[in-house]
Amino acid sequence: MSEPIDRRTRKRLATRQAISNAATRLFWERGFEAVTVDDIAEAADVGRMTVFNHFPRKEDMFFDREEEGREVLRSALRDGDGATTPIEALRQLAHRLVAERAPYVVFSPESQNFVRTIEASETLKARARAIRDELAEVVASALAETAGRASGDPDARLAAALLLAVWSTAFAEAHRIFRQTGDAEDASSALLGIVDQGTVGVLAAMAGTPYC
Amino acid sequence: MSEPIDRRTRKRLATRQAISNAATRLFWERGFEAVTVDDIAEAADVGRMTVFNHFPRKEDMFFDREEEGREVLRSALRDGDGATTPIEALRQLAHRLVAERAPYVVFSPESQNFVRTIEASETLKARARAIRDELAEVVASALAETAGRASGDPDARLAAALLLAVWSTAFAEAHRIFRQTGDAEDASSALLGIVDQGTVGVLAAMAGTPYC
DNA sequence: GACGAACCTGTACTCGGTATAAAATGGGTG
DNA sequence: CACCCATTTTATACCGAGTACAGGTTCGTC
Repeated sequence: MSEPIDRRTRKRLATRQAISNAATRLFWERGFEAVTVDDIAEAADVGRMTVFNHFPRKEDMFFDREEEGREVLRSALRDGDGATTPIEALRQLAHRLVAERAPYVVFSPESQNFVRTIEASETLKARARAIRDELAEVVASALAETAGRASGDPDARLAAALLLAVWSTAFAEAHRIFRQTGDAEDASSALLGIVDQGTVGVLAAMAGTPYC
Repeated sequence: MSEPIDRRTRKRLATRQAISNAATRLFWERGFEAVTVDDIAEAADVGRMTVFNHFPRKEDMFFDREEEGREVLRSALRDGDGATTPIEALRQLAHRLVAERAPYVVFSPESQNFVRTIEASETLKARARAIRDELAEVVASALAETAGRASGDPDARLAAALLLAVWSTAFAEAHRIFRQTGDAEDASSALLGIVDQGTVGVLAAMAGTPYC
């Protein structure tokens, strides 16, 4: 939103961007494990320590934009119109994201390479699992808050865990289909089909709670 | 089952056991991260390379017995009597494990320390998440097989992901309760309550498939 | 007893990540 | 401009997990 005013932050962000760009390019070319932090530092023309200044872990250069995903989920639950349940709101969010061809739910050669790079690296798979758990925590908190329950509410935790399991299965299956058929439409409809199917289950599990 | 006959395997297993014992003791005393592989090697009175011969990763000394968990799930699904659905069989398995006070579902100071050690280490949490996904894969395969479907069946994958989400939430919540109240009965009943509640949802999601 | 395989071990290396302190850089003030 | 202070960058040195490799020991077998 607000343009960075002083030159200091501008330079800092430029350095960060240079590192991110170099890392992305190298990961794309050689895969994650075959690139060392020294390679990235040299490609970005900065010192090794500077890399770790901006990205505490090597994986953070790959999974930038985590915060965006968190915010999408939070706002979808926060801006519910009150007429629909939060679980239904998340189902509709999935449909909206696919309709808008949002990143992460779009199927293209680039997304395919993204997924393949993750699957080729234990480190990246581990980080992806951790992010999934973090998102479940975000959803659980948001659910509990909108329902006026305490933040550690077990029902909210169960609903969130089920929802993330559904989404993650849907993404995986959709990418599997895209890899085999190359048809983005098939992949999208498979994704939404699994989300819808799973949502039915989540609603059933939450019967009698404020979440459905 | 079969006694190790030759001296060679006996010695190999003894070495492995010595390493495992030393590691377990040190992890218990200092936590996972504060113990180095050199510490373990010295405590077990073996060379450093010998440790890596028996346990490729440091985490493998902590999470021994993975295969047991896999086998419990497999046999519960394999030995279904045909009268109950596989999902119901897994629900009953949870009740049976709690009734039998099986390891991993028993609540005691030891299990509490086990969980606390995991939660204090990012490495162990990452491995725990990976194991959860491996178990989901095992359940998905077993489900598809008993239903006579192809091994990559999306319905089976969704059911397995939901089931593991339920179990993992149930374990976490039960341990949370046990930590607060110290009452193993409370924890056990919370665990089974969440499993039962979640199973309702999984069955609803699987309506119309061979899995319910 | 001799041979070959399996096991144990030391050395040396790579790589991710941390600690620390020193240099460079930019903003603000007199 | 000169000065000072905070931020950023950087080099050096270090730690610990994991790998490659090669020499040495122990055991089963012929």
